[in-house]
Amino acid sequence: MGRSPCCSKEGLNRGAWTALEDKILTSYIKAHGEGKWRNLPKRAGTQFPFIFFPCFPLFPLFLEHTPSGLKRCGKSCRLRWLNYLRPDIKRGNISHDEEELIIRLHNLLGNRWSLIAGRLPGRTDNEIKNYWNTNLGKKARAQTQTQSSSPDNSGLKKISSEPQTTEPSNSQPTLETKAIRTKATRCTKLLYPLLQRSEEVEPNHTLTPQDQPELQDEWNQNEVLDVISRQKADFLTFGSNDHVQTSITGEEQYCLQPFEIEEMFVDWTKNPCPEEDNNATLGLDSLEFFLNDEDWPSQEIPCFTGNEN
DNA sequence: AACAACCGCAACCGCCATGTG
DNA sequence: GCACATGGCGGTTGCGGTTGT
Repeated sequence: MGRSPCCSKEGLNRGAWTALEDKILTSYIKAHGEGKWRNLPKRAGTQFPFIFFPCFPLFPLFLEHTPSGLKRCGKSCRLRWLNYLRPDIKRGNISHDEEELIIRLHNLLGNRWSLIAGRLPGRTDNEIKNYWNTNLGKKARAQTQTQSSSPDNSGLKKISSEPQTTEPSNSQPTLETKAIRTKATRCTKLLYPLLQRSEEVEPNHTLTPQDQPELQDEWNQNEVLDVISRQKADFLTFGSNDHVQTSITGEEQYCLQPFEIEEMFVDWTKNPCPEEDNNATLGLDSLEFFLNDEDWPSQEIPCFTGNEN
């Protein structure tokens, strides 16, 4: 038995929204708040005349689009509100800084547009997705092509699961380059966020949630990813519970930020090998593409699996 | 001027995760 | 534990505007 559709499509308007529909939806949400999208169209339409025409509530009946209920699917209403009508939305004119941040976050997160949008106030996931598809995606592809044709190609996109057959061309350490894979869980859950000011805590002191329970919710996943994407963190530390801690020193704050990770690459030419107990401290320069599925080799490779159950 | 090709973006669709009874 | 409702997300579509021929 299949799922029932989100709503019946019969008799509903489709395509571009009219100004009147926008008004109905906006005024309803301003009066009643967001949510309950499924029932919103019916309720919004029936209240419309009293909102806009308190002295002559039957006037809208003479309009071309008689609002006997907002004739839109609830999902469509939600999308229209979130992507277009919300008052705090910025539209167009994506700045150079925003563009750079999008590129960095996309390297880090892949096509997780809502996560990326969460780091750009006033921008919607749809706008960023469109912007990427029409502008940045082309740039990124062109850049990748020029990089792949360049002999000086450093970075994890080069990491190969094939055995290395050539000798290192210089006197760099000859640790074998390999990728590691943590136990794969989606990177959507924060284990126990902690935040400390530098004057309040010794650097490298490992905090526990019990140390400062009132600060547990101060940071969220997006902020952690932002810190990493801007390379503000000094290093990451593998813990023994399938999470990574970022430590940020310098500037005015120091924090430990454990969070779950999905999977990552590590270039071991730039890092010490993990201890047997699966603890390792990693330089950020080796983690540029972690969480990016596209860079994950298709072939089976030696994996570091974090904490096995 | 007319048409085709291209482009940007709003909107739609289907799937998945989560909440609820 | 199950079924269903709902919200959220990312991929895709198609319309309307712009540019090229």
